[in-house]
Amino acid sequence: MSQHALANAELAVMELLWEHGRLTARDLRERLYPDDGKAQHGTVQRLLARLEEKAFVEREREAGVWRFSPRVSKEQYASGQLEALAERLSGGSLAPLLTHLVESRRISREEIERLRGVLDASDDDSKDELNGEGEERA
Amino acid sequence: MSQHALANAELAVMELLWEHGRLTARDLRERLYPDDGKAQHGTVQRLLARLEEKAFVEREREAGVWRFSPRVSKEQYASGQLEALAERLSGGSLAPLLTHLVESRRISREEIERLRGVLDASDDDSKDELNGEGEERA
DNA sequence: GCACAGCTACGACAATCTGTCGTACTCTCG
DNA sequence: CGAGAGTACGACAGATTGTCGTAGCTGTGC
Repeated sequence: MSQHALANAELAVMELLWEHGRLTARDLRERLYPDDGKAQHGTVQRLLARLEEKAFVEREREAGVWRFSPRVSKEQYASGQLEALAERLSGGSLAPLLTHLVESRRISREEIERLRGVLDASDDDSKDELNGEGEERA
Repeated sequence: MSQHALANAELAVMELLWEHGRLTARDLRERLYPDDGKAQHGTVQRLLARLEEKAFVEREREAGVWRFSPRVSKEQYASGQLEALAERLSGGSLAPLLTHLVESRRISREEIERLRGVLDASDDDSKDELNGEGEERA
């Protein structure tokens, strides 16, 4: 079952972290709640704390402030969710999920070509040997 | 965003409905809670009512009892969830979700072939023209 | 070495959602 | 009509989420 699913506000934080790499709680607050200057400190703090509990982010002390960064890449999260979905609905196989989409033409020709490309990429075994992305476990 | 995600107990009911087609609340209760004979009537009833609210099942009166059947096929639900996931995480495109899985080799060669098959099936445009599955919208 | 501003931890909440019951009302059949 | 099965629905407890408020800690500038 891979991993927890993230709730909206949590995902919003992760999106920012995925995009910028390392941010402080303050950076996050300013981007998440541009207007409201008063509260929300606590909210972001809480969100971050829970994300850390779930092992989605890690923090390091820097210049007297915590700086947070993703511990799980967007790709890892996305695939994890995809796996979880397959697990939950079709015994772990992805094919059934895709089948209906393709048959009912809810998926464009371009997307199909794109997917084919992804699949074909797995043929040249030479690649991603050096993929330094780190471990993939959830 | 396609459709609601189903919670565990709800999904369990749907699985049964997908497998057997049309069942009464009693059938469901007997399969879902084989032991406990006393309560649970209400539970199943509630589950069914909520599933109906969400338009996942429909009921028809038969021999003085309601008989429930799926209004959304397992395939529709699965694809819907897949679409929702893509929507949420990669602007609607599936390729990114799959990419990491393939690159990190978390997906078997067999599965890849299976997926390729699904994709290829979309090439002969003759098929599924008469796909009477009905509308797909959430 | 101190005070103040900013940062952090954490308890508390309200709103939802889920799974569960209990109960009271309504059929259907004999 | 009466009994028993079936049904609707209000009520709950437990979780999860998103929000704050507050009290405590830290680091900097004077």
